[in-house]
Amino acid sequence: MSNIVHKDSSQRASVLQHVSQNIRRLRHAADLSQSALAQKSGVSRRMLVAIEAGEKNVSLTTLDLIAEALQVAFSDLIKAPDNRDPSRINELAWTGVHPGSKAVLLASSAASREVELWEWRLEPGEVYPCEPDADGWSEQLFVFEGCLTLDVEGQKHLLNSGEFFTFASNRRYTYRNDGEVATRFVRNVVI
Amino acid sequence: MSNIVHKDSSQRASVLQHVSQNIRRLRHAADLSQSALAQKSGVSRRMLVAIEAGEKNVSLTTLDLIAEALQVAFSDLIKAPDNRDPSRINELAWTGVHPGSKAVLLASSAASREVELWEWRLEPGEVYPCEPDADGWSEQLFVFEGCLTLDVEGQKHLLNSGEFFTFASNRRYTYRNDGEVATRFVRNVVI
DNA sequence: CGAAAGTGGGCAGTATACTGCGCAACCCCT
DNA sequence: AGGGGTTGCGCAGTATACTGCCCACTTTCG
Repeated sequence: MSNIVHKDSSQRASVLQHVSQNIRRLRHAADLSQSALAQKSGVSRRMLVAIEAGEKNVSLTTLDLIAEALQVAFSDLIKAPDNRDPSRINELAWTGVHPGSKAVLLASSAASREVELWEWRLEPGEVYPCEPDADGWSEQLFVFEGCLTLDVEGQKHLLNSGEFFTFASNRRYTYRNDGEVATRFVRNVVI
Repeated sequence: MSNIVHKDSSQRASVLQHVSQNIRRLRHAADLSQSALAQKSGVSRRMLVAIEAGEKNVSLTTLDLIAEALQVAFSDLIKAPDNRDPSRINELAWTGVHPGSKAVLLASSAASREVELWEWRLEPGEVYPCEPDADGWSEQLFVFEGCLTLDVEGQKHLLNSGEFFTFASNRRYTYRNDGEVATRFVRNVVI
């Protein structure tokens, strides 16, 4: 008689809950049949059926084969469907009793690892060229003094005091102060 | 004789490359021995050894058990290890050719889910009392105009323009403008 | 010097992930 | 009717994830 305690498959990890739906959804989005995905990924169709039915505890390599065949990131297969409300952005979340008192949500990111808050100051004429970050990184800028010229791969964005901008930083970009007074801004680096 | 084609375990998915390092790093960060993590997670120590050695193709449930025991998000286990330097805080990361041009890293958080960037403005006399957030949430404040009085469970912090503060927001706290001009600040909400 | 804690790995046994095959059910065509 | 595409599932077989138990090695501590 065995005294091995086995995991209860009836209470699967929440991660698994989403995998089956994600794969099916992405497979349909790629306009692939189970057979086609099986051939493309190297995973047997029989296994795909089981996975989409939520019957099997997939391994990382198998899931990664599927991710590659679907041409999506691994994390896309395991993450919960995004139910955040994007409409809150730029909402006037709060106003105080004194007119002028307010709180505004500028940006909201689904971050996975890290947030960095930076204070920057650029004297007139100053230029700072940035190398591209790795995929997944993004930046949120808020200018509170002067004027910032942001150049993302040739695309220029002029940010005046009080203005805000967010962009994916896996491209070559440049900060520049074309104004005549110092530019000061807050820089949020996020992944 | 079998005609089954098996996956070549020598060219593991890139996802697997990081799992072992991540688990080991996070286990040490949680100050847990292999035995302790084994007991806490329900995964055998023998398996943890194999995983940390990169010898096994982990299943999702097993990985999720480990993630729960380490109290981190599942995706944290499969992402590329973080090679950023935590000692960079408050370092003058960059100075430009014009004196005064500078970039300073104010804060860096290991975030697991979400970041929100807020712009706030408080007129003189304005008060905003906040309910405690759930455990794990923290805030980063940067005042760029006026003066902010932050009260965290009776502990008061006076933040002048250009000053910065970070705190865990799972306690009762209050924003107040005790000055005579409007207070404006950026608020980073992070988990 | 020993004791205790942490780690790495061999080994046998069990559960299961994964495979190919074959069949049934259901479309949508002509 | 009948053929081609898609899907769900039962079955047998193989590979392997995962287990518990063992021992060996190292480090730390008294």
